[in-house]
Amino acid sequence: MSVPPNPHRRSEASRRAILEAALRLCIESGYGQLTIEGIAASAGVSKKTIYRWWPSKGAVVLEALDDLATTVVDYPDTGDLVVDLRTQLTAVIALLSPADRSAVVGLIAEALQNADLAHELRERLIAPRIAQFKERMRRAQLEGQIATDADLDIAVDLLYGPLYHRLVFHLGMPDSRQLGELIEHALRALNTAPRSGETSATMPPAPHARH
Amino acid sequence: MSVPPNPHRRSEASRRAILEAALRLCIESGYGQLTIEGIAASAGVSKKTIYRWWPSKGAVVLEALDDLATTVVDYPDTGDLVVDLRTQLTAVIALLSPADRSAVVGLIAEALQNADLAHELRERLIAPRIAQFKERMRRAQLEGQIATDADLDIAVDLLYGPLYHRLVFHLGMPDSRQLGELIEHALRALNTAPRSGETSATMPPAPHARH
Amino acid sequence: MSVPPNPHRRSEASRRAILEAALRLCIESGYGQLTIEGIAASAGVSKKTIYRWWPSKGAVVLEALDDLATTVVDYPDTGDLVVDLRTQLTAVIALLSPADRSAVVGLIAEALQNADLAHELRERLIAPRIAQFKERMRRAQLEGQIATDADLDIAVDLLYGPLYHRLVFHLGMPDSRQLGELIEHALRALNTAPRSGETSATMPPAPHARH
Amino acid sequence: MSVPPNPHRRSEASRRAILEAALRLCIESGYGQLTIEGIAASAGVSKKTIYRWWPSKGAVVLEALDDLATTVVDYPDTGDLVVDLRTQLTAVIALLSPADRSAVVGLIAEALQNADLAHELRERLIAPRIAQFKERMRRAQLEGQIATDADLDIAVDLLYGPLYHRLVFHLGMPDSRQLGELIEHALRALNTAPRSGETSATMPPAPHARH
DNA sequence: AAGTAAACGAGACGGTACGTCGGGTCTTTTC
DNA sequence: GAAAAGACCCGACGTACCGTCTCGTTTACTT
Repeated sequence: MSVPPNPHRRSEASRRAILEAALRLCIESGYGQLTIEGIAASAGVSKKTIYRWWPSKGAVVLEALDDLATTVVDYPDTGDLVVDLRTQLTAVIALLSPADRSAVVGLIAEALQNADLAHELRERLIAPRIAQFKERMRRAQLEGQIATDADLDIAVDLLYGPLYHRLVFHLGMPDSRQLGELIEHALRALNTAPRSGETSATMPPAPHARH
Repeated sequence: MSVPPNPHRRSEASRRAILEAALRLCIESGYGQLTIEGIAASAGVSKKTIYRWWPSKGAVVLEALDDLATTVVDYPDTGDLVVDLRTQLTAVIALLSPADRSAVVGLIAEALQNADLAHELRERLIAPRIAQFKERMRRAQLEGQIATDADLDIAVDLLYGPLYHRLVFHLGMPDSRQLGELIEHALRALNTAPRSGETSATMPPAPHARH
Repeated sequence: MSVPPNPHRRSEASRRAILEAALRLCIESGYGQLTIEGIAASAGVSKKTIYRWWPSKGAVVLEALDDLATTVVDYPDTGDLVVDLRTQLTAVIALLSPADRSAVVGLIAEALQNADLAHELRERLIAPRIAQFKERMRRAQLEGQIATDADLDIAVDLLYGPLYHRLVFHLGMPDSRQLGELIEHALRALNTAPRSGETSATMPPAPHARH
Repeated sequence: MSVPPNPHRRSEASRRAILEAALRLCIESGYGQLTIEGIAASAGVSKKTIYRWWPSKGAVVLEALDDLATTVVDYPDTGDLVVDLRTQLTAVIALLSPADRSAVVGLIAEALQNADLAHELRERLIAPRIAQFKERMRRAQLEGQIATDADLDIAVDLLYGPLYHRLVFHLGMPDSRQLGELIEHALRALNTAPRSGETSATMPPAPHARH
């Protein structure tokens, strides 16, 4: 239907102004107060220009975050996996706090109701980071820090899942001690997994509990 | 200034009509399309009546879900913990699917941006279910199915966390096999936890060193 | 349909409180800001009680004014017609000023759009005063101050009309000098009218104007 | 704060549709039933567009009437003043009848409670017509039909005043005979006025003393 | 004096319209 | 030909009063 505009003629200045305004307003007043009108006014840009290049305010914020993130370094690798996980999880927690000012949380909220945005969010921001995480875990496997056959998808679930459960229900982000225990539990679960083939559909032996 | 209305005079018929209309519309068109005007029209009720008793459309949906849930039974207890967890987690997954039609997901999205609603959501819907879950787990401890000193808060994190991480980033809900592995890993992590006092800040025993 | 309430059981205290509140609010904030809800709240009375006895807020204000007016004396009669007219017209002007605070002006505004109220207004407030005016004029005729065959309906038009023309278009109420000239012109018109029978459809001789 | 909109960009089509809808609805159902929402719906226009250009529904109707009136001709001048006055007064009466359907009456009612609207009404609709009337009277003075020193402000009072007194109290508009007598009385009052300097503060000459 | 029917205060209710906000589209003008 | 400026239609917002309608609670007339 609508012919996509020619990207060659795009004004880089406008693009930057829009992304910066979006982030600034988001931090100042929270994602919920963010409006296309507000971004346009604050960036000295016409609403049309925003609509020409982005499908929604979520897409603008996503791109703004993506721009920030491209400059971000790789997953930390000090050689000590526990330390690196703790560093990285702490960084994620920082991005999600405080919930009512965090651009990422706003994006998550909108993505929950907007499948297109969710797709973009996953592909551009999340998937690359999950890949980095798995790479780091694979290095840990090579170095014998975790089992070579540990299921890395489950590692993602166990390590990152708790943050989002706590986020969506405002259960409070884990403090340092809780974070340590989470990491410990997750790694132990990965390391004590039965060898492939011997999957027990029911229960692993409870090593200590009986009598 | 604004006096809270007198609950004795409240019309139960209107209350019911509103909650039913809210749920119906939510299922029909998705939480994102839900409006106070739409609920009022569909319930044959004036907007004022909704605003008189609820602070936001999220609060209406929350109460509607709460009403549904009060009739809901306890946490399943067949005696087999793994079976019960699987049953319960499957039920939760059903409540969250499909994401763009689920009232719960809509509520979560709004709660992410609305602290008051988040508070209500946690206290009225989530906390009671977490308590039920912990009770079930405690019974399992008494019956020797899991370690008596297993940390039940971490159990919540490990078992429920993954669902919400997958939900918010549209990573796909776990299928039956994945669910089994998640439960297995979580329980193993809880059962292999070091005895209190012997917390190792660094690493669980290497998997191969187990026997 | 609706049975009219029994006036014997009517609460005089409520009636008074309502009328006083109506007048007070009208003076404080203007007729335009007046609401049934406001009157009820201010009078410490239920809305139902107002609706039981009056059909509209205009009717309330009308009765309030009527109550005031019953205590008012007759048309002035000092023996000097011009003085009395000036006194009376000045009083009317006072009742209509300032336009945005005057209860009478508010009533007039509402009556313009509400035929029932207009009828009540005319019958209860205006007609009696017109009758008093005509009585006074008839006495003046008997005393030879104005022509015995002067048309008193036209006297009403000429003396009171100008006030309302000026009122509705905010042309400014006549000051003392203008008032004197208006009275003079009106009386002269009445006194110089051709005797009955000699009505000239066109023009009276212009006594002075020619050359 | 609120920047006035740029008139150059204004949509003439919307303006016309709004004014026409306003007049149409006013005639169909009366000014009292007129609402901004109704005008917007009937004109196929957004409420915002109305609020952007007019401060109140009265202002819309006023402009609609003004638009009509700009095409209206001058005060009639057949050479016979009495005929012309009768023609003009009859036209005014037509504009004010029936009171509950007349846009002008609705406007008057609102202007009584809204000083801004009253100001606009006077300046844009009434003052020009009063000026035209005075011009016609001045021509009559030049032609010797009325006294050269007749007070034209008082002429306005005597000729137009009665209509509005009768209007606001629903006393009934003058019929043809009454109209003739009013005109006759008014002209006689103007023509018999004492010469400047000989103002009698008290009484006009008694009628019988005339010749 | 007790019984009872009404008018009463309180205020919730279904409505209608208010005036505002932001979304997304469109046109006009400028660079 | 992209961009700024911003008017436009649209739909929902949350509020204010409307006039109606229960609720208990006085109040004042029966009996």
